[in-house]
Amino acid sequence: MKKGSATITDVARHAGVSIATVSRVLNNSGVVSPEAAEKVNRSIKELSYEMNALASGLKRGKTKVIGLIIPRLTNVFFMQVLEGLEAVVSESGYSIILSVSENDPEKEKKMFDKMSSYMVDGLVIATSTTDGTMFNEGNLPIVLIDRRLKDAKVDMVTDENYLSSRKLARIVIEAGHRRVSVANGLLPHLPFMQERFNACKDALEEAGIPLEERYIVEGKKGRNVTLSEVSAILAEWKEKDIMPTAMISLNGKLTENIMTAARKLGIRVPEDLSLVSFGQLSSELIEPKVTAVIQDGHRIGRKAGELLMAKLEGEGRAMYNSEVIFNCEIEEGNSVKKLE
Amino acid sequence: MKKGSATITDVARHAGVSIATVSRVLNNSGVVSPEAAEKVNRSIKELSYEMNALASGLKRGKTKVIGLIIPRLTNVFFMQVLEGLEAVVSESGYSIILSVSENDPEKEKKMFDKMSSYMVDGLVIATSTTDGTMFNEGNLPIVLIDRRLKDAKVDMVTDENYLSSRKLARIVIEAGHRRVSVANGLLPHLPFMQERFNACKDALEEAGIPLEERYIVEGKKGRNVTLSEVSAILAEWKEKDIMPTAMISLNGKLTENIMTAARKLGIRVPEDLSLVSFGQLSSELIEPKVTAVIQDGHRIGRKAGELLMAKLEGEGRAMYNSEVIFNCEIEEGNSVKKLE
DNA sequence: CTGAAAGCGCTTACAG
DNA sequence: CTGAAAGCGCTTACAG
Repeated sequence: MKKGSATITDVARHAGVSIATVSRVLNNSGVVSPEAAEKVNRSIKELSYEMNALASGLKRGKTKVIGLIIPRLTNVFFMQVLEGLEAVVSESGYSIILSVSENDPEKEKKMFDKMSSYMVDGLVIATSTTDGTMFNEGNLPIVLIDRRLKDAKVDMVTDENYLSSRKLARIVIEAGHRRVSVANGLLPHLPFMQERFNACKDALEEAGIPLEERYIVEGKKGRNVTLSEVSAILAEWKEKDIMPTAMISLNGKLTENIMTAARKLGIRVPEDLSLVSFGQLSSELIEPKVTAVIQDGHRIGRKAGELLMAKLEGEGRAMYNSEVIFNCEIEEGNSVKKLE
Repeated sequence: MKKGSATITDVARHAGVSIATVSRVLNNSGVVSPEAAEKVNRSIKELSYEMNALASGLKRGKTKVIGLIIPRLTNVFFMQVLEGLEAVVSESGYSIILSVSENDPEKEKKMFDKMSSYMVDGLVIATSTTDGTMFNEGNLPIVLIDRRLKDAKVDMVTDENYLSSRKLARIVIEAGHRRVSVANGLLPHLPFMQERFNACKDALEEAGIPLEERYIVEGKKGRNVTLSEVSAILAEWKEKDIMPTAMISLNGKLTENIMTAARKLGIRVPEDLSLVSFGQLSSELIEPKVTAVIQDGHRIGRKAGELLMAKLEGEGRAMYNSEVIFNCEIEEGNSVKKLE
């Protein structure tokens, strides 16, 4: 018998019962005589029957699948999110269907629609949208991660951005730096990045250090600042002899690009340029160890999974429109030089 | 109107046609009068109708979903695979459903069954099984990646292991090393790891260097060698003064563990211990740069996707039981010390 | 305890 | 060009 071809009808016929009875033993629902159950189970084995999840899902209205939409795959943070989420939901028998939005709000919208057309039971999104209302229609449980949105009436699990960024800036300021660059990276228009950026700006201004326009590094429309762009900027600063003494990088990937560019240009960290980062680097083996706000993606992924499972599986009362905001630790490295 | 609640029947009623007609315009199949099509399209818009992919999939027997089963998530290589695969299949409108097997053959089997119960149109697996026959039943297109299996009658996309590993060993040997450790890592019983291991062993023996038992480092049952295990081993070697002069690590994660452990123990690479790796490290910023066989996960993911798309979408003749074996480059670093 | 039947939302011969 | 109807593989009142 070819695998996967047996249906509930085949099993019923083979066991000499109705499909209703087969369905009951499959789902442990209703009451079935031990003898019938026995026969059915034997038939299931013999035909190596596997229930069709599509048919079942269509009828029940639930599929045991969770959708995940993230902007990027090659990013430690989102990998951790995926891993944490996977660990939690697979525990309860859920699978994950994955889409990569590339920080493109239109793609994200399409993926969102596609996933609901697959009748996922829940959705986890690191959104690139600024308009949260699109998540308010329908009754699909949604968890927004990493990026909060004001007008979205859904659960959110994010890291605290403002205070951590402020602390990061303070470290640089207290080390005596006055010429400071803030590398804002991708998505400077999204709230979560604005929080990080504003925190730095505020901290600098409070210390009497206006943030100069030429020291603001930003990517173009949804793209991170590429290695060659960073290189060009650093090279220009070096050439014109206006190199800042410190840089605050607002995402981990960008931090690595800055380090790579600096290394190529013979700019030493921290001797020639101090560097701090929101978000850790991809390996702990990287020297010098960069002082950084550590983002724990596992924690976020797990939490998102738990919120979803509470709604989908929980007996008790689930939370609605909850906002979980994690505080992040700063791990001190040796990437900041004390100036005097 | 609540989102996602409109069905084909609602659209038909709203447009004043039959559901058959709606279905025809949805799928561009059959013939529909321009007027009818117009009415239907307007109704679709107004009701913000989204086709139910489950119902459609159930009826058609295809879902536009590809399954992916990988052993781990936190692994650059598999991330690249996922990314490459995603890029290729999303191009043709396919989504990916993902499962993590943790190198556990039983879990893998369950996930395999679950995915076929979701009626995925194709499956990509980095298998932890040694028995490939389980993939031969049924008519689901399957691509095995990273790990080849003798008796599986499916497509396979892998990296060439033996020759690359041999070259790696030769580099160490030609640098004059005679006390060499081979860190086999996880899954020493799987063919792909045996190929790597045997290549090293063969190369060493041909050079008159028998591989000593105490210099073989292996993980326990499907787990990689952990950082603390590596540390313990290195510490013991150091203590007993039997430190090898070079190590060949057969996977990238393990290489990083070795470097971290060495750093903690004050063992310098390459001064005290030369190191080469099958599989690159997670960042190019890591110093010293380790001489390594570079595994291109993107290439493998893309190729797997292309093979699948050729079968599922291709007009022409797709390949069957094809074996794609990529040759890998070795990138020379400065992690090997010349001995005299 | 069990089965016949309706229905989940679609697609697709078939007849007109 | 169009619609009524059967059917994809399930679940679940309902009647017995």
